[in-house]
Amino acid sequence: MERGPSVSGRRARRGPAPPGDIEQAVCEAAERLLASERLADLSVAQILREAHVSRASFYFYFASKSAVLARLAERVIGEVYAATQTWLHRAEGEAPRAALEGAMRSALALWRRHDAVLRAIVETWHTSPEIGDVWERLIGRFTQAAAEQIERERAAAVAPAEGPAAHTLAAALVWMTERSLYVAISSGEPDFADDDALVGTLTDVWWRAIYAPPPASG
Amino acid sequence: MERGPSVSGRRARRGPAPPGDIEQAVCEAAERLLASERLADLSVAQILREAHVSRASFYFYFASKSAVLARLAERVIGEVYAATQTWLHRAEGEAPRAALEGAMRSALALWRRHDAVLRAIVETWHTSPEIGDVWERLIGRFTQAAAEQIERERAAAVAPAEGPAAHTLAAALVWMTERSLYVAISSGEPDFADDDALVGTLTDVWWRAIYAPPPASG
DNA sequence: CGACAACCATACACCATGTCTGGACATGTT
DNA sequence: AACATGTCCAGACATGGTGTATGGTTGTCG
Repeated sequence: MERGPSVSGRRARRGPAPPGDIEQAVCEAAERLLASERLADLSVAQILREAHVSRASFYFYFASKSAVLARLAERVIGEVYAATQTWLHRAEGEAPRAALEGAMRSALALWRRHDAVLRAIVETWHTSPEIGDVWERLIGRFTQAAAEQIERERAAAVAPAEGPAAHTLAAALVWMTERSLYVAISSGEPDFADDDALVGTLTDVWWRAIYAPPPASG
Repeated sequence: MERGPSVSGRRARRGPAPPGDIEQAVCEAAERLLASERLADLSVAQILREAHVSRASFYFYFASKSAVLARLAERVIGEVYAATQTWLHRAEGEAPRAALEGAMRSALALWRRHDAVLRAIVETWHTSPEIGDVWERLIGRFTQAAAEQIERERAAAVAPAEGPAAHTLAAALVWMTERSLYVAISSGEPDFADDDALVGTLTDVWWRAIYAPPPASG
């Protein structure tokens, strides 16, 4: 609070060198660098050099390196939030499996598009409450959306009513998806080398976990 | 390589203060500290103080802070490896679900017992190849064991033959379990507050993913 | 006793973080 | 034009952590 330019009125006048915003330049530089380097291996000096911004200016707008990631995260989150709106809401005549597959495929595409930022978040959210909050809210949002969808399907008797609590089940599935995408895209896990195999497997697990009648034995 | 005391003959004579091994003291101190602090927030100096070991001695035996975790990890891994032997090998007359539930419950207990070390590994394996290797080998081991079990069950027609490749399916399920245990025990995820709900949910997902006949629609 | 091995205390060079100072340059006002 | 103000830069600085190097101390063994 109380840092940065006055909230209203933005900033009218500025120095000679950069025509754009400092914040913008820093964010873009950081995202560029994150594509090839981990946040932990990244120094503030590197960002400064890449963004052509002075140390003083940087610390005027950002409290620390992880504040940059937090800002970066919020921008991505906006787009991802939009995705949760329609994520699991299957259309009237759509087959459950097709809806799930679409969701998984779009999640994969989303992760690939924002790989740098998402990777950095996943690798560091446990170190800073600032980033941790962002990530947990996002995961919570997906979980909530999934839980509601599960309950809808159960209420409509499209999915069997037996099974674990919808919210807990949703959480496990969401975390599975998060981890699998991270491991497949951001880390180099060979088990998930093939996009179709990854999407197909995730879809299948979601599908069976939600829609399968419990197998025979107890 | 080429560091530490001569491999054979161990160390016969030693200084005055610590009666035990330096390595041992460091490992124990580190594990103690990891119970209440993240590895990243831990300084070498703190470990030194806790272990009553000098800086020079520390760097004689360990290349860095993460080398300590690697050593700590290897010790835990030994015990965990043993667990994979019988992990999913269900006994003759045992119900599949009971076998899975036993596996999940023992995994939970194992994680809880070694929470400090496992948490540190999960939070840092992406930063150091040393630790990354350990973790990926371990996850790979669980995945392999699960894949073999899935294939056994499919061959015996206890599980339906349809579905994703056994190894990919196993990987997704193992990562789900890893992440859920981490989040439930090491982080403070409220969704998994209840042990029984966690075990029950994980068991159910594994169970349906492996044994459920595919639901009706395509 | 003297060589040697394990250990300690300490000091050091290095690097990264976050703070602080002084000055440059634009704008808005008088 | 002169001046105050706001935004920015360059660079110095204090702090704290890492990993290395040095010299000294204490024990064991020949």
